[in-house]
Amino acid sequence: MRVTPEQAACEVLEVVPLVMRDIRAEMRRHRSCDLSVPQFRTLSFLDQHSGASLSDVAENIGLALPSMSKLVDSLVARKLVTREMHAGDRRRVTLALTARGRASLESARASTAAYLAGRVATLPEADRMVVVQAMQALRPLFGGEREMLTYAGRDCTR
Amino acid sequence: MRVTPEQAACEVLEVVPLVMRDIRAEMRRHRSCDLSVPQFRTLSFLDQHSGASLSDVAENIGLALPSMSKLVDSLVARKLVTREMHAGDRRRVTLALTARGRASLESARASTAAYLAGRVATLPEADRMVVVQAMQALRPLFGGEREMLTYAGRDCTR
DNA sequence: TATTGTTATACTCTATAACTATA
DNA sequence: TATAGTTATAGAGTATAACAATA
Repeated sequence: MRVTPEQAACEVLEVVPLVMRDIRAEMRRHRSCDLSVPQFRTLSFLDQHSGASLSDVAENIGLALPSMSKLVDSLVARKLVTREMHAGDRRRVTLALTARGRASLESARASTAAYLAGRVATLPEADRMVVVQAMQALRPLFGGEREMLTYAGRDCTR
Repeated sequence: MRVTPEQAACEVLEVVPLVMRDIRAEMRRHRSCDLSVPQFRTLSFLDQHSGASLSDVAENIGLALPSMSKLVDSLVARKLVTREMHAGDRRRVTLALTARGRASLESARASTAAYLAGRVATLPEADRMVVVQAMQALRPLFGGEREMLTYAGRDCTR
């Protein structure tokens, strides 16, 4: 069977939003940690890149600067992230997780992954294998290079 | 190689948001058709289920009724969708695409798919195959069944 | 002047609660 | 009373434009 790029694109365009909505709904359901997907991704990035600037985070999460500024505002207000002046370049901002931020991140990561794992567990192992391969193939195409640095070698099960 | 559900879940949790953000950004870039992802999915659903009620659409897109009501408002205001009283049960609403809605949908579908296809085209064909298989495996896990249950045996085109 | 970030403003997305109209 | 939708309200996500501070 031959698969054209167009066919693959259509499949992705149909299925990815479905999965995404499910992930969001599950995160919302978990009022305890109460993180949106962009918030989660921001914490996750800061976990790997402690001390990053606002621009760094915005670039890697894929938000415009003002959007990221607001998002960080809310994380700072909730004491999940610290925002300090950069020593040396006072235009810059230095962002890092608080202990509480790290705990929220871990909690959200664990519960969302567990939820997804529950879904995925109903698949035969061959299909799970295919899913993993597909994700690894797609990652570098969609901003993954930026995050490849970020996530290479991470143990998700921790 | 053995793939646990947890590993697969972690991959999905990392990669799907990346792909999603890219899809959204591309749709936003196309000011011509100017459809958000939920708007696009709503039009797409109505294309396949002309005459559906608000509840049908909300259930299948995964929105609460008021959210869908507002979303449909905007589509009606833009003359992409018609909203009429259901003959027989006047509480119900009957939704359908206008010619213009169908055109917008096709335009958005084509340009987004073309964009994605461009990305995916850089993959070797074996990887594209894997992507398609993965999407087909994931679809029924994430809301894909709902459509089947809801609409099985019902003639929505009437 | 260029860079970093914030404020102002304006959408869309999304939920819950309260309401209306119909059955 | 139960169902289908809408309105009211609120908060998050997101963008662009205008601004301030620093380099």
